[in-house]
Amino acid sequence: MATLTPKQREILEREAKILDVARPMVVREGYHGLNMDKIAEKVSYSKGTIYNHFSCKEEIIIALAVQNSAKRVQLFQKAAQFKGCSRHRMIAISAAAELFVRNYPDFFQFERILQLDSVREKTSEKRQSIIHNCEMQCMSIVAGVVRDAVASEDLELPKQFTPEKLVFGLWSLTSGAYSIAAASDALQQMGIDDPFETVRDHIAALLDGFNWQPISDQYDIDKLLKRIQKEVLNDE
Amino acid sequence: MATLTPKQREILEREAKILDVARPMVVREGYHGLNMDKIAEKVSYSKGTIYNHFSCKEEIIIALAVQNSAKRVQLFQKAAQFKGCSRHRMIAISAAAELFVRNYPDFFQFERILQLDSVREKTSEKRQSIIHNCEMQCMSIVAGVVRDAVASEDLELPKQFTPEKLVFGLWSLTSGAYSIAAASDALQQMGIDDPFETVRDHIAALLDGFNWQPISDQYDIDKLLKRIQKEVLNDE
DNA sequence: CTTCATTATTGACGGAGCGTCAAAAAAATC
DNA sequence: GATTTTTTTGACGCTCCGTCAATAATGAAG
Repeated sequence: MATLTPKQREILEREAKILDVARPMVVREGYHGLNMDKIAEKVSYSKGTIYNHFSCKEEIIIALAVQNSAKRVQLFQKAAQFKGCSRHRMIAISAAAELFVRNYPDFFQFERILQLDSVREKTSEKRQSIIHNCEMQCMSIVAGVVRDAVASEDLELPKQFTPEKLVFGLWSLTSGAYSIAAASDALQQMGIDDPFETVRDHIAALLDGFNWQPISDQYDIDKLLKRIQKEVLNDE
Repeated sequence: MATLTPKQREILEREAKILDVARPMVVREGYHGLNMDKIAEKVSYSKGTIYNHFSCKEEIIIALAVQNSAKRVQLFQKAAQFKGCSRHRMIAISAAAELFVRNYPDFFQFERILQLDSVREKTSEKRQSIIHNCEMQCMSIVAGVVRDAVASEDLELPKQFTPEKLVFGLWSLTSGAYSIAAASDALQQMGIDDPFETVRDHIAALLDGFNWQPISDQYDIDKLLKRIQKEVLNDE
């Protein structure tokens, strides 16, 4: 169980190689650019062998998404360990989310493709649940910080308003913004040259709206972000 | 120019018929479920005739989106005419946006498909710009209300923060939320049974965060929404 | 080392579905 | 009624997915 036979090694390496070849195809040419015959040609194995690894084209796309999905959890976990008050930890997680979008833009392209029912339908439950679990882990890290904030009385949520609802709002805001930013042309036209900065401002406003202490004018956001960068996200 | 020949009438009617047949195919079976041969069979015209109307499959999808895109502008325009303070007009527009999502969920499915570069690439500039213009009109209606708010001193934006940036935030929040809600399964799991209500709460929080007067605890949201419903959105 | 069984690889093939285009039909013009 | 123009048709070519019988490689046993 411990070590692998040469054959097993070869299979693992080949799987990685297939994905390495497929990734730029999808990134550069989108869903229709991913071509099973071309992959087979590029990795110098037959099409049948590719199908031994992935049951269909769509399965390759979700496998590419899986490759990145754990990274976000890892970044969120590190960010949540930031030493500071609850709000500052929340900011740290936002910074992690921004970093993830900047460093792994491919992931969101894969996700957009997988949003189509007719694509996702063809993918395996197994990989679907890996991605789903990563997402849920991220959400629950954020929810944890929100609960800490409530516990420490930095934040008082309205009646009936659960921490999960706040997470949903933050998640919507950021994912919506990054999705619009990717489509892009509209933003230029509106004079928004740094969407990331604007998202940060909106997160601050949203948290202020819930009166999550300390309010945004009570700390120096630039200094805070530098500290976050240095203390929990330095090696990215 | 004024009236149409019988032939021209027939062509227009046929175009509508094609879209009528295509719509449920896309809605029910997604991008892959749209099949040119099936359409031809269902409308009882040959495939070649379909291609006289639409240069490709993707063009049909964008035409379906175009069918709905003007409706949102219309709803936004009506909502912006709500008699009240700037913040209440903003709420009216949010209500219009919510109504649009509820009544025209298809539109967002088409939009998700068209977000894929490999799909949008194949569509005509003409239809792309129709949709783009509608979106821009909506944005500028919202921006107008924001500017009114600034002019009437209900709202003071931070330095460097343009009305367009606020629009971007609201747009991100709502489109992100509705997109997540459509994917759905995650929300149930988080105990969010009414995403629309949660979005409303977040919009309120965001506007509060910018200190847009009157703050949310200074008015009765339920009464306000009823008035909006009655006065500008009644016939929907 | 040889034989046999098991597993892995191959690529020709079937089939689905998009988009085309030469021929046929219909409409318009003279 | 003849001729030109426009419209319609559906068989066809093409691309690309996914399969599977045949072949090759690997491993086990004698």
